[in-house]
Amino acid sequence: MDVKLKQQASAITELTFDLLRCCEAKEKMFAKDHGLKVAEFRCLRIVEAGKSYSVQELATSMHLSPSRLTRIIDGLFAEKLVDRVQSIEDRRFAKISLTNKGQTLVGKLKEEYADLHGEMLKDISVEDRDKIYEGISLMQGLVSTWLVKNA
Amino acid sequence: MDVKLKQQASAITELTFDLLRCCEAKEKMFAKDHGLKVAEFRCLRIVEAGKSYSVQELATSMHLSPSRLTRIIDGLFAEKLVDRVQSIEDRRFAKISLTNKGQTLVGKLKEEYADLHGEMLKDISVEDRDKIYEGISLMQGLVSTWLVKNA
DNA sequence: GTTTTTCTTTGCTAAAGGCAAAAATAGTGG
DNA sequence: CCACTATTTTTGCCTTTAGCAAAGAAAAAC
Repeated sequence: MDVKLKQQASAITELTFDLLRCCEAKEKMFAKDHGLKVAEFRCLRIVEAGKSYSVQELATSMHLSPSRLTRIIDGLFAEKLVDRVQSIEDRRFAKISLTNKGQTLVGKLKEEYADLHGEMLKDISVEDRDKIYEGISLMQGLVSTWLVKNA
Repeated sequence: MDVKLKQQASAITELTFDLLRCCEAKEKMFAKDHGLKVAEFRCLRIVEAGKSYSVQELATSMHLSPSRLTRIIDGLFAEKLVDRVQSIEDRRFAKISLTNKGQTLVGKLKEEYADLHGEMLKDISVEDRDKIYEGISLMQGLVSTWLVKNA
């Protein structure tokens, strides 16, 4: 039993837990301020302009079930933010892509969400920002890998 | 406009977003494996053995509404994991504390949740673990402060 | 001693999310 | 070509998560 590992794991567990709560609150506020449901914001956040996605792709990258995605897309479609067309090659597939309205909104969303983080980061040093990047990057990689193995 | 800041903010925004999704999936799996609802796990995770808490305290530290907490506590109470007694000094207050059964469970939960993170962290260097700690710690502080200011 | 304030709970509603079955399409073996 | 299987999405139904507003209950203030 590696004592040092146990200590570090405990500390990181605790911190990650707190960070999660805070970031969820942050996302909720941001989505609400932009008239979106949290799930809609999360979905829009990952679709890139010009690309098209299947329901499954979106479900996988959001860690949600396909049925849940259908509903989220229903909402975005109703607001004319995304298009949903049957794939011609394989008509079982849906091709979800941003409408012009959607592209405009997503552009604004990404810009402003980054600005929000810029606001948080502006008073610390470039080095500390790099430390944040590096730390979170490492952690993200680990959790992501762990999930693939244990899902 | 600080270009470097904008770049860093963008990168951190993206990473944090991904980390969040992964950690949520991780929490959900862990809670399920232990026969708990996610909200219950999150609540148990923050109550310490021997201490007692008001509904408000718990709501605040979980970033949830008091009414939501009442329901979560209802569930934990039904499973005899927490006690709920009226405060004698001020009978408006509830005093929520862990039962013996609750203490045992929480002990096990914290242990195993830390172990899960230990599992993820075991193959990287002590230095990288420190980088994770430092990065997440910095970020958590920033988001937390930002929330207080903007809530 | 009534009014105001504070803390918790209750009723109601919305949002988030999954499972299982259905619908639609594609592929495959005879 | 036809039946059967596999894949993708959707639908119906249910649970979980969450907040708001009003009600209850107790303390504090006037």
